[in-house]
This record gives sequence, C-alpha cells and structure tokens, in this order.
Amino acid sequence: MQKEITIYDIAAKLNISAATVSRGLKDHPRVSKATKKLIVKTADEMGYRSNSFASNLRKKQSNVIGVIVPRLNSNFMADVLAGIEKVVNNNNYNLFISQSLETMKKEASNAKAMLNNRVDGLLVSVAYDTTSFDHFEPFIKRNIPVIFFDRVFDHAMCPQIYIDNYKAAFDITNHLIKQGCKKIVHIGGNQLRNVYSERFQGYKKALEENHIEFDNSLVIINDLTSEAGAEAAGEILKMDPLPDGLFVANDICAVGCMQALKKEGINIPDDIAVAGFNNDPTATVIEPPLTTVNYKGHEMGEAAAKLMINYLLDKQDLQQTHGLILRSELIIRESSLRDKSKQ
Amino acid sequence: MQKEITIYDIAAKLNISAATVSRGLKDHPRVSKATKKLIVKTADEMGYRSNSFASNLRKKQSNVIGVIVPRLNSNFMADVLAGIEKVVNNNNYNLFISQSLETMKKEASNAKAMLNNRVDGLLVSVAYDTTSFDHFEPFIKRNIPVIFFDRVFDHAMCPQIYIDNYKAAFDITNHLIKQGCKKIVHIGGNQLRNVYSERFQGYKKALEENHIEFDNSLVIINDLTSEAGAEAAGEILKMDPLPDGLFVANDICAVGCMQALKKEGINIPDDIAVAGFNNDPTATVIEPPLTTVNYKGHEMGEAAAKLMINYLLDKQDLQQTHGLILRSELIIRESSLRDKSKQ
DNA sequence: CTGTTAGCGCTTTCAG
DNA sequence: CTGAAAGCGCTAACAG
Repeated sequence: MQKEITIYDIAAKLNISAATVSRGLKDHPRVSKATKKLIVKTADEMGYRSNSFASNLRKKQSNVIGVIVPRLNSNFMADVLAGIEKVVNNNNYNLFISQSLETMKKEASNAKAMLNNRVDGLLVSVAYDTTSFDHFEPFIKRNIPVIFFDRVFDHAMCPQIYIDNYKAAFDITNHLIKQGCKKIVHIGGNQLRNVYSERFQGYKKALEENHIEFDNSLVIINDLTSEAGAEAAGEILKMDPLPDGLFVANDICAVGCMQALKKEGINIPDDIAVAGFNNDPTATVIEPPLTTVNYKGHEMGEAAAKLMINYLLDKQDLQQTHGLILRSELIIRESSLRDKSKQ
Repeated sequence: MQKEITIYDIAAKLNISAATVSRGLKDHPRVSKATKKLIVKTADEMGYRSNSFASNLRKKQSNVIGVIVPRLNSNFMADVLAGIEKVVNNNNYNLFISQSLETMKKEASNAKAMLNNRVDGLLVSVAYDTTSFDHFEPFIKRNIPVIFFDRVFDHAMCPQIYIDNYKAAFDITNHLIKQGCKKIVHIGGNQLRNVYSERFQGYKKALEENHIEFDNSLVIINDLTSEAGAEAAGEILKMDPLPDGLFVANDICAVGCMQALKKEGINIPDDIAVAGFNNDPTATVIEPPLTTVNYKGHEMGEAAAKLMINYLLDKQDLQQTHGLILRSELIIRESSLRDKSKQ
C-alpha cells in the first residue's frame, strides 16, 4: 500500500513551494507555463491525487450535489436521475443520492446526512407523506439552494420544476369525453402531492367544462401500484351502470387495472376507454396500447441539475426561475380510441 | 446566514476542551455520562453539525461508497441501486453514484473522480466495451475494495456477485426444447460481458445435451434494446424454415421482438415459443406473458453493499467471498407453453 | 511570477 | 475521566 503523495512531496522534489504547486495544478493564471507544465508532469509521475477533503475543508464547499427521491426503482425516477447525473458529472460535481422510501421521516434523516456532508445544493422530489418543511429549513438558513422537482413543495426560497399536471389531466379527460365517455372514473394518488391533486383537479375541470356532473363516488384514491390498480378494477366492476371511461394518474396502475378488467371480459376501449399518465414502457406493451401523457424524466433531471449548477457557478438568482414548467404531451393510443359510429 | 458552530464553540460555552466535546459527541467510553449528555444537548441547542471534511481529513476515510453502473435508467439497475442505497444508508455511509453510459472511457473518468473523492470502496457493473482493468488498478494499489456485480470483471482481488447465467440459460433453453422446439434462435448481447456470453454458452450446452446441432446462423448479437428486438424479428422472419423457438438474453429485447413478430402474424407460442431473461415488468404485460428468468436486482444490490460494508467495518477478508452466486429462478409463462398434442 | 504563513475543524496520541 | 497540542492536506491572503 503506497503512501499518498501530497503537494508537499511534489514541491520538495521540484524545489518550489507548495503554494505554487497548488496553483499550478489548478491552472492559476499567475504561474509560468513552464513550471505549470512541470508540476502537472511530476504530479502525474508521482501518482498524485488531490485530497478533496483538505480542499473542501479549506474552501468550505464540497462540489457535491445531493438528491433525495421517493424511490430509486421507478422507471421515471431512474430517468430523472440519469439526466441529473449527466449534467452534474459534466460539470465536475458529484452526486449524493438517497431515497426516502416515501416517508417524511427518512426524508428528514437523509436531509440531515446531506447537510452534514455539506452538499452545495439539494434536489428533492418529496415523499408521499411529507407535510413539513422543517428538515429543509437548515439549508435555507445556510443559503444552500434547495430545488424541488416533479413532486414539489411550496416555499418562497425554493424553485420548482414540474409539468402542467392540471392542463395535462384536463386534456386527457377532455379527450375521453370527446370520445363519447360520459361516466369517467378517476384513480388518483395521495392528494397531498401536487402531481396527484392537480391531475384530479384537471379531471374535475374537464367534466365541468363539458357539463358532466362531478360524482365523488367515481373517484378512487390509492397508492397507484399495479396491485392497487387490480383492486380498483374490482370496485369499478361493481359500479352500476358500468363507467365508460377511466383516467388513472399513472400508467403502472392503469395497466394493472386494465389487465384485471380484461380478465373479467371488459372490452377496452369499447366498454371502458382508458387513459394513464407518464408514458411508462409498459404503456406500449399492454393491449390495447395505452393513451397517456408523455413527459421525459431525463429532461426534467437535466433541467433541475442545470438550474442548480448555474446557480452554484454564477450565483445566478434562484428567485428568478421560481417555477420552471416543462412540456408534456398527450399521446393518444388505442385504449381510448372509440369507433364513434357505435355510440 | 448564520455562522457555523464548531466543537470549539461548544467547548467554550461549556468551559471544557474541544477534545472532550469531540469524544462526547461520538459516545466515546471514557467520557462521563453527565458531560456526554450535556455536550449533546448544547450541541443540539447551538445548531451544531459536524464537519465531515475535517473529520475525513483527519481520519483518512470518507464513509462514502462509490457506485459505477452502465446506466441508471434501466429497471434492473434502478432495483440494484435501491438495494445498495438501503444497506449503505442504514450503515451511515453515503453513496456516490455515476453512470458510464456503456463506455469504458466514461467509466475510467468516473473511477478517477471516485478515487479523488476518496471513496472507501467501489461497487461496479462494467460497461459494454470495458476490456481493461487499468482504471481500477489505483484502487487495488491503495487497498480500496472494488466489488463487481452482475457484469463482472475477473481480477484476483475483486469479489464478484452475480447469478448463474450459464445454468439459467441452460434451463430455459432446455425448457424450450422440452416444449418441442427444434430450431431455436438466440438473441444475445456483447460477448465481452459475462452475462451475455454465459447465457449464450448455456444455450449451446442445452442444444448439445439434447443432440440438436448448434447452428451459428441462428444466433443474433445486438445491443438488446427493444428496437434491436424488432429488427431481429425481421431477420427471423427471413429464415426458412421458420424457427420454432426463441431465447433472448433480456426481456426488453424479447418483448420488442415479440411485438414485431405478432404484427407479422406469427403466433406465440404455437409458431414460435419465446423466452427472455430478467423478469422485467413488461414480461407480464405482453401477451402472451413471457417466460423468463427472475433474479432480483434489489437482492443483488443488498448483497453487494453488505459485502462491502462488512469488509469496511470488520476488515473481513474479501478473498474469502470471491464469488457470491445469487439464486435465480425460471418463470414459465404462456409465451413458451405449447399444447404438445399439436406437435 | 513565487514564497511564507496561517488556518479550515476535527481526532488522537500523550500526559495528567 | 479530561486537557494540551499536533497535524491531516490544501488554499488564500499577503508580501515580495
């Protein structure tokens, strides 16, 4: 196990000062080309690697960005993380990643760890049950930027990046209505979270605009898993008369529900037209393919990371971009396409 | 922006030494219960947070584990990462995560960043085109453990965690043969990677044991994406006579291929029986559901992280667990189940 | 353009 | 059980 080389070792060998080595290594303007080159060369030869702790300790910044997400293993989040990683890595920052597993408790403990590790900034998509901002307060106090994405939290100091869930849900519900649906069930998630409450509100608004009375007994709130979708199918089948439309707040749940409905002999879209949200890979595999809302996680991750990096580098004012709304698009597939002549 | 509190501030307030505060904060045995309690209390009141840089600098260890994977946004990898995160987080370590995007070049640059950031250990699943160990050599020199998982690299000092791809592929091919398949196509990935070469070898072995002559023109090597699967379907359809079995090295590609085959009127499983690998979520959504090999990424991630943590904590000898082979299981679904009376 | 110096905040001997 | 003191490796004034 070789001894670690420090700038002092390099300095000694070259008969110059450690300060010059430090400067030479980071391309400081006031070091002669020649010595700079020499320094880099010998550093390389000696197998030097900079000690980021010492540097961070001195500079009081870590070059690390922390990320807290509900879960790592969702298709959407993985996409987001890939986008974040790309941007962060290209800017010579590092990524601390942790998952809250959908509980505020773990989210808070993760935030604390991030704080202790002196992350330069924090990117967060909040857990299912997060109701308080307390665990982020220490960041604000210390002027460490906190940016929310997708599942956002309202706070004056924290920019948010998301899509227009309200409009997307409005459009998709409207589409179902235009296809002739008159009794549309909505399966949604925890209404604490913007993404789910806005999708619900968009659904309601579309009904209203089309003069369809909102009926709360057509709304099912669950955790949007595939299993929950199958269960919801049971409830739907008990409704009398049967609904003719279904808007689910995510594709995973929509697919689970469709499979269960199909098993019971329901024809999609003729008996019930179905739409989901997210454009999950399964949406194109299920039969019939699922109408959904496409919004790219990769893009959202990149946008969030870029905003963070720009702030960190240029100290660009975060307030200016308080809300960044990304584009989403309605993708119409067969699961909601009815032959209107049959109506 | 408040000033950061240090142990000196606490010490001053309590009229004790910083050394005692340091000890008290980490539950050192030789500090009286009373002062310990007092220290923790005032630290809390003053809003103290430990500076991990200073601590790391002094202790020469970071409490950070690095992870390099080909991509973050694959269902399997996301699962693995979730498993790793859980174990690492529970042990008060932090996670640096980066992706090689399937190139050795980026893998090497990521490894270097990990090295500079003094990770205590490195978990790696190698890129598509990794042929050299050079970028990991500095870790070995410094006695920093490197553990490979899933896509492993052979090196005396590096434990490996994987499943028995050879046997799984053998079993699945054997199953196809038992279903009456006589002409079985194999779609595989880069043969540089153990996971794909072993699946290929298992396939060959099963043919051999069943006295079916291996035919290289039935082997298609691609990048195992869904699109590649669709393309492969084109090649398959040109074969004359048509094959009656298909074993694909992952589900994503298998599903893409199935969709294309179905579009051309091929009946699965009666015309061609199909099997995949991974038990991807889409495997149960495609129709007919896909026969595949199940192996849980979460479990693999946990196993890899546990091995790492155990080594780091107990300095348990890594050599002892050079190869950790996890369980996988064949899941037979309709895509490969033939009505034998028809044969 | 280069050197001197001090200090970031913590841990850990060693001494009491 | 507690304190004094040194030092981890680097950077940034400041001074030449």
